[in-house]
Amino acid sequence: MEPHKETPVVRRRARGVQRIESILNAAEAVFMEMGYDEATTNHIAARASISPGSLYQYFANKEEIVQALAARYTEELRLVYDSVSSSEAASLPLVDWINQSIDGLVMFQLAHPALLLLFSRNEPLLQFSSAVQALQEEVLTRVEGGIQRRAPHLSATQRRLSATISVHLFRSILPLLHQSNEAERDLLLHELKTALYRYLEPLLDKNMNHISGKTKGLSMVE
Amino acid sequence: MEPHKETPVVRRRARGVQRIESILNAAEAVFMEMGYDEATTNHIAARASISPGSLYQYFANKEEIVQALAARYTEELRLVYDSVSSSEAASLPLVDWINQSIDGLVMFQLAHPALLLLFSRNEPLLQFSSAVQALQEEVLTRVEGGIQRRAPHLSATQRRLSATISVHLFRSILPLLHQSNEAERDLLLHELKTALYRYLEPLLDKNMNHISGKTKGLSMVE
DNA sequence: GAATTATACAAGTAAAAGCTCGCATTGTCA
DNA sequence: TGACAATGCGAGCTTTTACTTGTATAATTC
Repeated sequence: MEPHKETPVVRRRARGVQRIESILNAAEAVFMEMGYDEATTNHIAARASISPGSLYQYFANKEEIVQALAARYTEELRLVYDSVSSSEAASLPLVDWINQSIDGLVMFQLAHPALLLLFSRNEPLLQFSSAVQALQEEVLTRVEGGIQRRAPHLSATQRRLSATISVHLFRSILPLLHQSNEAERDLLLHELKTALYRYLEPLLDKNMNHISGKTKGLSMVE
Repeated sequence: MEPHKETPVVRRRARGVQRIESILNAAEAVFMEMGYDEATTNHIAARASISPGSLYQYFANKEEIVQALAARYTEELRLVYDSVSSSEAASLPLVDWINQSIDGLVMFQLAHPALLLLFSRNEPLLQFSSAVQALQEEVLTRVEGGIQRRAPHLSATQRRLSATISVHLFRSILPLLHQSNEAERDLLLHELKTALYRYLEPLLDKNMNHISGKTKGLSMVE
């Protein structure tokens, strides 16, 4: 993956590649300690035990660091996604699908607290950086796929809507996980799974026949 | 009791009170245009058509402006809260309670886009400012109260858990509303209400669920 | 070995943004 | 009216921070 710019091609040496990794690690640590805005490039450089000048040899600006970090996350998260949308996962009952997906994603999140920052940076009128946007879109698409496999009769609109609600519900709980001890975390996660199940279950094919009885008064908005 | 010099009592004049309001209005506008970090105090002052110096006569720093804004929101939101947790609302069927609450809160949010900013500023390890924290806590408590009325058998833990999930689900959808047109908004809101209903309905004490408004003197609670 | 390129540094720059200061004006009260 | 407090201003101070620059060293290629 070389930068395709008209500027001189930089042929990284082993040390350079290593440096990039260590900068990203430092950035991850500093971001999750101080947040994106408070994290200065000098802080990141210091954490990586290099000079500011060295940092700027590998990244043109602060934004590029976030981009690279998001790209790295995207790559690592693909493993989790694959387990969620694999052919085996596709045939799992909804309960188990939810269970495995949430557990996998939560484990990843707990291991990479800075991921939350990238996800939840929503400055109005300021569009997300492209890599982060791609990350968000990918999660949504995967969930949509899982829903489609289990409820193929749904319209594309409804599918996307359901995936959107599900993803946002999940994401909204993430910040709480970091402020909780293990017991509270387990409670929260169980409740999150319950909410997701109750929301998604009525969408499933086999249940389409009797949901009207269960949710009869639900024509709340037309 | 001798008067202390170190506590400068400022007796605001009518003009001053007006200025404070106009500064808050300006801050609200600027915040929702550029986000909290990009919004400079000079921007806010300019928007309010006053000098930076004048701004700093009323607010010691940028943070205090946010505090005051949050306080103002808290006050205005209390009206919405009251309609949600009033005695009439308490006897409403769950569907209608959800409907009214969401509609009320969403209407407020759409009228005050900057509220979202205060809500969703989650810098890790950096605790929210006290006024914003109070705002969040108040919403949670009101929802908790509504749940308790409808499901008095729930444990305090479960009640708080359910309220937490509900509030976070609601909040996670708010940012989407501002990027949507009216049709998409309606779809989203309907879906949000559906999710909330499906999640909360199983918690209900079924006896209370079918109370039809006019039953007076029948109190199974308290 | 020579030329070239990548790596490394740290002092330094420029601009931005929060905030201050001195001073002038307006309003209030005795 | 005179004293005092509140209001108002805007140039500019201070600090911060993203980023640069000049130079020196290590690695790769010929």
